[in-house]
Amino acid sequence: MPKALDRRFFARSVHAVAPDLIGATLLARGVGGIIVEVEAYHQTDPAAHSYRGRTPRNAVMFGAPGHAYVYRSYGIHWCLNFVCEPEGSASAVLIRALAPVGGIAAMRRRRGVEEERLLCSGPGRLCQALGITGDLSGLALKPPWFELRAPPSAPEIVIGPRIGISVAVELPWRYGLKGSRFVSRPFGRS
DNA sequence: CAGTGGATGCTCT
DNA sequence: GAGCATCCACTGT
Repeated sequence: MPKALDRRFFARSVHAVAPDLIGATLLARGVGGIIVEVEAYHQTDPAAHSYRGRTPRNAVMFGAPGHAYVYRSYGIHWCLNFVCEPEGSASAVLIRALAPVGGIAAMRRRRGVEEERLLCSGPGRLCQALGITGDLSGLALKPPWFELRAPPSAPEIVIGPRIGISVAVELPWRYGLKGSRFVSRPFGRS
């Protein structure tokens, strides 16, 4: 696999990129942490926003890999995805949880909670903690908006079904860092 | 703990 | 008008 988290890293199958993101560090303007939970969404997958074709909302998914796709969830929250695969394949990885590392004071201020455990454990929470909104959708996953660092070593990965969807619920396309207390919900026994 | 329901706004049919 | 890739508060054990 490509070592640097550059455009070539993202121009692969979501099923290759998703597990490779576990253990990587994500920072948004200096605030962020270690990615401990993600989910893969493929264009042929009924749960993917791009499944029914291109619309104004999902247009970024149809663009170049290595860019952020940010959408509003339930009218309240924002969710961050990384666009993957060759351009036009409209597939992405949803970033679901981080272990906080940098800018924890800013996270606490934005989230309005003290407990470190609750700062970035969930797709809506981590966007609030990192100050990510729809304004960042379509931007490249590189400075000055984002910084990504590869994991220092290959972490142990756990796999399970995705969360919060009503179709394709059986597909095991959720990936987590084994033993992390920062995942949004527990994985099954491993 | 588990389960339920409300908030809230936008997208697509 | 329906349905969300969510979170939080509140209920009842």
